[in-house]
Amino acid sequence: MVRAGLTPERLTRAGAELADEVGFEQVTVSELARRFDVRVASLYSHVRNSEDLKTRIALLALEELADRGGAALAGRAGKDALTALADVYRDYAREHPGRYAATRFPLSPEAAAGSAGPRHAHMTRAILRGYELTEPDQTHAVRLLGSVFHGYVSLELAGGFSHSAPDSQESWTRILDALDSLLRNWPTP
Amino acid sequence: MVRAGLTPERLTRAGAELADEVGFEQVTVSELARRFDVRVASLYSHVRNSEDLKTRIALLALEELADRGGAALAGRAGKDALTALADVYRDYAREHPGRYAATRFPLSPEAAAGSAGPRHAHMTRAILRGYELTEPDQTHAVRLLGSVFHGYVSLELAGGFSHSAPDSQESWTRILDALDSLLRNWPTP
DNA sequence: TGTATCTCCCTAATAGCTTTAGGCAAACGG
DNA sequence: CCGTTTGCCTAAAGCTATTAGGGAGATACA
Repeated sequence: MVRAGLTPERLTRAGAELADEVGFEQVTVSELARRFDVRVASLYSHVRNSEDLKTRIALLALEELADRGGAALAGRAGKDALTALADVYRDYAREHPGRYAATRFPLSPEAAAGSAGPRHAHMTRAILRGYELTEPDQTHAVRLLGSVFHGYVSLELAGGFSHSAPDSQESWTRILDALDSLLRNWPTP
Repeated sequence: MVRAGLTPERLTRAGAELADEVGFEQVTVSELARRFDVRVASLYSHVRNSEDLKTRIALLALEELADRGGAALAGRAGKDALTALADVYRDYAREHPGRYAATRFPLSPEAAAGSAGPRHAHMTRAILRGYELTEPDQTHAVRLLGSVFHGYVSLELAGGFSHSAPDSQESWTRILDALDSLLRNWPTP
């Protein structure tokens, strides 16, 4: 019998593709086995269990997203950097909804430590170098940006902004204008 | 044999409590049957299927949240209204994480039409009456507020802001200050 | 090249959740 | 008081997850 050539990496990549097709929640060890034309039990030599598989997909997505962010940020500053990183998140979520959903998968502390999570926080903070914010306002602003990026993208993905004017791209652009303005005029109590 | 007194309403309420205890994703027809000390099949006379149950929980949560929002908004305007509604969302999510998660459950168009969803949109728009925004900026602002509320709350719930200074309450307050300032000084291109 | 080992995928089995079909007895209406 | 309706039950099939243990291809080494 011909061996299927299963590896954790191949399973993870196929799992990510499956997530984009059917949704991250619907990623199943059984379906993955079906795609490799292999019995379900065979996957358990390469992946600890279903949670382990999902964790690996999440780590993959976080890396991909951080890589895109890093590339987009190179050589940019200020509003240019802000919109570049924001677009990276939004575009990634639209291109890879399952992978994007995977980035919200709750990671164990160990998995989180080895993830690209810190790179994401670092990138958002890097954007703020183009604005004159000092601690603790810088941290507040990091949290605001994270909230807007994630919030907007997830509402848009859920269909919240379709079927109504103005179109989503328009709102996105104007919201980024507004955030830039806010960061340049951050209020002090 | 004593009848258990199952009704769609009781199942929905119990389902909502279950969601808050174990997470919305973990709400299961089986567990619900166990809690009513009844066989699983019995639930299927009162609820069409698992999706129907989750939809009912989502509708319940949306109603509760809209009720709280309406009560909080009564007699308030401007920044006062903004923080009141924002706190309603955040507090509800912290008190009832499972129910809050349920509000993100994708509803069928019919279910969505009969839901409290429109009330939520209406409330956010009502807040903006205290600021001088005209269309389409008002819609952009509605979307921004929705994104921040949902984004912040869901990142906070996922543990994103714990274990690091400044504490989350502090950021929340300052972010609402910043949003108020932004709405009073909304940039025009 | 032959053989021993190791690796990979398999069969088999258990257990939980979902959903449908059909039955019996309690509750209710006249 | 009896017939009908209603509510919960048993039974069964299908899907997913996970573990235990086996056989055969690939590899290493003589």
